[in-house]
Amino acid sequence: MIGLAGSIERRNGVSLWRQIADRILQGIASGDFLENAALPPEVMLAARYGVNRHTVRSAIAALVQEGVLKAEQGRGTFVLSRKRLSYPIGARTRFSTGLQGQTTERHIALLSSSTEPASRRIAEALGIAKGAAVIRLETRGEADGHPVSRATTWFDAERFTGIDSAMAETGSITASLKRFGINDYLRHSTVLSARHADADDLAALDLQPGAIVLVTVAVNVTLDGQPIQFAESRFPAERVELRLSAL
Amino acid sequence: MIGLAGSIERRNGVSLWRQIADRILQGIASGDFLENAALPPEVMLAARYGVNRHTVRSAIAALVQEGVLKAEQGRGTFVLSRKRLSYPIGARTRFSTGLQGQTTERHIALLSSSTEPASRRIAEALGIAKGAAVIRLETRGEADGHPVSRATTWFDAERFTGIDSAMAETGSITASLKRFGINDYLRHSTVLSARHADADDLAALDLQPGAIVLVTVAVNVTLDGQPIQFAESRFPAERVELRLSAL
DNA sequence: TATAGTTGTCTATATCAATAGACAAATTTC
DNA sequence: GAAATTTGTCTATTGATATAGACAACTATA
Repeated sequence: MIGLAGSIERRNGVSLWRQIADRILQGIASGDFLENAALPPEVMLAARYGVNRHTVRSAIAALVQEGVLKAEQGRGTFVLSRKRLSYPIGARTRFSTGLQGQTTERHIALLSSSTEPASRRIAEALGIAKGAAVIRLETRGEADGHPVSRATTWFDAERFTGIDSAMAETGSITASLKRFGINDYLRHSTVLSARHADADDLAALDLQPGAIVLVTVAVNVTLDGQPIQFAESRFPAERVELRLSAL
Repeated sequence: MIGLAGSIERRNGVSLWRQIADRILQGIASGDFLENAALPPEVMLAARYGVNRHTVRSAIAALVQEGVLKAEQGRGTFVLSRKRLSYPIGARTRFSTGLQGQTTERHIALLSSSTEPASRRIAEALGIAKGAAVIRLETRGEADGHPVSRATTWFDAERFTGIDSAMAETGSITASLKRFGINDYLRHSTVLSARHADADDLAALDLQPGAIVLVTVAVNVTLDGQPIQFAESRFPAERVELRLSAL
């Protein structure tokens, strides 16, 4: 975003056209290339990045395919408007309230649910015995019809029997938890990382292969500190940034 | 980390061997492949990922080059131990204190410094006039001799004249700010994103091309709310995770 | 010591990625 | 209408990527 653009690296397993496509995306994100304006001509981009014009064309073709750019013969190549959502993370983060003002419609879609024995990691996070039954929800957050998050969530199956159908009905974790007498809860811990999206995320988030996802692993607790929810969420880095607020 | 592994994607600009190398790295991070133990044999990995054995060998060769794996003819390929640092982010995050217990030695190296006019973004963050002089520091955080962060930091040049030499001497932002009468400060805001490392980050962080960096953009303020520092930090996602604490 | 299992090396072939040059087609500007 | 600018298409060449098969070299173990 800030700072000098690096140069292109060769024979590292990532093709030049993909690297240049990423650079153009960066340029758009950083305001280097303005939305709704023309990109510099292909010949100029080729000179700037030190590659052949055809290589630049491959990069542009990929971005046209992704819906980021639009090329018009004789006129130029234009940046379509697409802004990044700023997703707040804090002690009282809620999916729908956090995106107010940035979107007009948002909800969480339940993709699938299942009951399974708790792994060691999940058991520790939820404070239950390893192997105890937990409910796993696979969900997708959507804002204005576009996917903005993909999460896997675990609940203690004993305490939250039926939370899967509650989620399917309400489209909201907060509303579902209310049915179990939980009117307020806090985010206890969050660990953040990033990686390339796997095939599942690619499909669910409508991403192109090679896309990056931000990953948060969080534990939510009741006001008196009882863990109720363990979740791993994936956010497409090209469409979402995480804004850390009071945790 | 959690969830089913996705399948390999073809002709997306990222070579198969690079994708498989990334998958193996993920497998190590998630505990799928244990440290100090043998990886499954090449033929088995090839079957699992649906590619030729030679392609798996290319991926392994790259990871051997990166120091992640060690191959021994006739015996197998072994995972070398290398754990991810967990870097805390919160209101009082300090580089050295945050990593206590995980490392024995850490400091910040000053790579370069310069004075430049403030861009609009930096001016707004620091509460000064656009174009006013700011000091830019390029630094690298090191723990046990390995680079763990790469940051670009801006200070108001008028108020913090000489902070570059202070940084070079002390190797610490906290200690440098003390010389300007600032004994305590808070992290006011943090915005988080992720992207591929650029050439500069690759070199400074000793990464292989295609690596992912976590990016934080933060503003630090004095106790009475005056902004003093604007910083963009990059963390290698393969070696560092960010643990969000009280902000 | 013989055998099975594993990594290392070699040859061969097909496809993808990148460069190079030339010219066509569409748009804007003079 | 002519010229300049820009994207689109075509041919050709080179090197990297991926697959396939065979066999050598080394290790562990029965």
